[in-house]
Amino acid sequence: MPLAASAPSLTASPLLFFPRLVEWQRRHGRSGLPWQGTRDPYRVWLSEIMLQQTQVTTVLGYYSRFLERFPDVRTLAAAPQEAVLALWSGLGYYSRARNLHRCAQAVVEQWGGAFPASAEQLQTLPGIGRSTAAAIAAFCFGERISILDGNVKRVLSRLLAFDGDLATLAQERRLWALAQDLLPAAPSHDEMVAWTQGLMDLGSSLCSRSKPDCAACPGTGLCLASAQARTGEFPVRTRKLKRSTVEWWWLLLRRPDGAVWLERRPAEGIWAGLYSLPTYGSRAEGLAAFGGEPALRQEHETLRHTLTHRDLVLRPLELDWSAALQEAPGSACAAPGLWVQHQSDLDLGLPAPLRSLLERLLPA
DNA sequence: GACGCGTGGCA
DNA sequence: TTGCCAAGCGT
Repeated sequence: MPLAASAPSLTASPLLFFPRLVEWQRRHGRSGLPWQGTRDPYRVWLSEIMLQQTQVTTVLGYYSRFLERFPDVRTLAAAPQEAVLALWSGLGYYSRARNLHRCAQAVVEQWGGAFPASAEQLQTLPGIGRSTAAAIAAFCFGERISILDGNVKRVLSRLLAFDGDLATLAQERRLWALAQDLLPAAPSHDEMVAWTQGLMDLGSSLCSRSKPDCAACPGTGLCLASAQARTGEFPVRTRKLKRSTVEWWWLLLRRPDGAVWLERRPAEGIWAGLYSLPTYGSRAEGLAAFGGEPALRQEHETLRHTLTHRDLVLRPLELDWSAALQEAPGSACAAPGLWVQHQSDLDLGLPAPLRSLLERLLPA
């Protein structure tokens, strides 16, 4: 490598990173993932949405099943939202699934069933933000445009010793502009694919958060943070997560045949649109809704479930449901719902802890 | 601009 | 245990 490793310049040297990373990706990057090796915008889009804030190993279990059920954008657009949520169940961030569904309908109705071919147009669609639009445009259309996800923020902030606070939008925009500046004037489609994939591959392997392997990195000699032994200082991000605890009482209404009543959650908030158990903020409130203490059959073990910003304490109360009272609890809950009797009835959008609970309680 | 939104992995 | 983070977006 004819490279001056001693005094990397802020202006010229970073441009050498592009060919280095492209070459590294082709030799050492990930290949063979189910969504790689295609330029079909539908498949790339689906993978990008699933991979938002979600690790590759988690997505692997969902992607193929989803494609099998919804092989193209028209099939997805024509499906009921519930069917989409059912296949998304357990993947989290369910607004992604709702927006995915809306996006498919927009592609069919506004674009004749073909995804638009530029990042600018892609970004107008529901659930497709700046980074996802760039990823689809780069992978599928070879557009000269940069992504900026968590991996890229780490890689580039180290490469450039960028010390702006990425908790602020202004600094994020600065880094985005720098990312765009790293691109050559006229990259080929194949180069844009390798570069985009390479940024993510590098960030998820060598350029890891805690122990980056700088010796093996294609940025050796270019990376300012590495040269200054300051990789631990980047990226800078001051935002702190504050998490609060919420206590929910879950009612397990049991029919004599063992079936359990589920109701659909509201369209906004936690687990929006998913099926769950009737939920109350206190024990007394929950019991009062369905016959009080006499109906109480069992207090189940308390469950704890952590969301991004909430620690949920879930207290399931099992109540006898007397069919003599009403045909379905829905009228009492003022919510649409259904009875589930067997594990095979759980082909529904369910929160992860509830699926786990029901799989223990219901017979196969 | 800051916060709400799931789940699982890891140090 | 606890906190942080992962192919972010919408509001």
